[in-house]
Amino acid sequence: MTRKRFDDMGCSVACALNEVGDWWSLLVVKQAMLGTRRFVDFQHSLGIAKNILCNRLSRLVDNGVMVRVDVGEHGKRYEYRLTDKGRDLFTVVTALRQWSERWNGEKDAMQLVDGQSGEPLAPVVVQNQQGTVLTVRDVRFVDEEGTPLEQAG
Amino acid sequence: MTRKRFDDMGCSVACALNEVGDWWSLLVVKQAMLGTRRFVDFQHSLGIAKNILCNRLSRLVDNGVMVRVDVGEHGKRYEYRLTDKGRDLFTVVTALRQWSERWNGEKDAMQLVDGQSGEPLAPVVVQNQQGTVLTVRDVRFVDEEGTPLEQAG
DNA sequence: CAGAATGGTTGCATTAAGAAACTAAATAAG
DNA sequence: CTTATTTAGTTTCTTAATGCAACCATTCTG
Repeated sequence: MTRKRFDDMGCSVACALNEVGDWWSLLVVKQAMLGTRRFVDFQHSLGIAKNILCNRLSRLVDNGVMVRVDVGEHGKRYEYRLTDKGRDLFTVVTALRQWSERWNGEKDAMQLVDGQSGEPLAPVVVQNQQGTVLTVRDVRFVDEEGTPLEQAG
Repeated sequence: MTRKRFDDMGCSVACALNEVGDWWSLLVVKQAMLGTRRFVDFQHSLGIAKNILCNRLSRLVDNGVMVRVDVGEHGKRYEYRLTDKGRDLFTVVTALRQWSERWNGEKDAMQLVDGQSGEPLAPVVVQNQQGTVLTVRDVRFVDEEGTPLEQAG
């Protein structure tokens, strides 16, 4: 009676959620994007229990989202760093952050700005090849032959 | 010893995950974007237990992501539909889908295309106001006064 | 009226999460 | 060299979440 597996549902979204779909994983990734690298720093900044953090970091490493680097420095022996795959979650985390700010208000003292200009970022959007912004009503879901499925509501 | 609450951490991402950060919620939303509206259809297409589906739908309705509509038709009495807030998760779901396809390969028989042209969508990206694509290394995290925090790795 | 479909609820077993205590290795202080 | 401290865990115990199956009340279908 183990938890349902999402990686064999024939769905990319389910497959993604199988890796980072729990309560903590994306928060760990977000914190890593803020620059956090060490175990204790994740623990204190997130307020996560040590055994859970341990488990989440192991899973993220197993899934190639983070790497565990041995640094023989001071009392800190390991660092957890994002891989390219992990850094590529920036879009997901940013979309999630903006969604929350739009619908739940600004709960965050922190703001994300362009490193060059210092200006706020543009909203993350779905676009077609020409750069036109698309909503869920503007897209079709088709199978490999191009046959359309039912439409969104 | 209840589950940690994420809505009072002073973090927008945590706040978002408090609403849709469990294993099932985003999959229900994704399925709704595919056109699924009825309880049994969610149940069969996702392979989710009825009590869990019941709980997730209630939570999504409570959080304003979906609405429960009474339709006195055939044996189907209710429909669950996305609200504007729910439809706005399209960006998140699409980013997650594309991330999974990039790093885990195409596990999905289904494809997302522009409803007009039938072409595949552009990758979801983070941009600045001018439309320049930004990675996590190109942004800064600042507090309300504009003071920068540590940088990402 | 009988049976099926819909949208649930309840009970039980298993797994995950959270808090606190404990451990082991490396470092720092004295 | 010895002791304390920091780091990165593991273990134990309690509570919450998940999954399965059975059950239930309406509403349709035959």
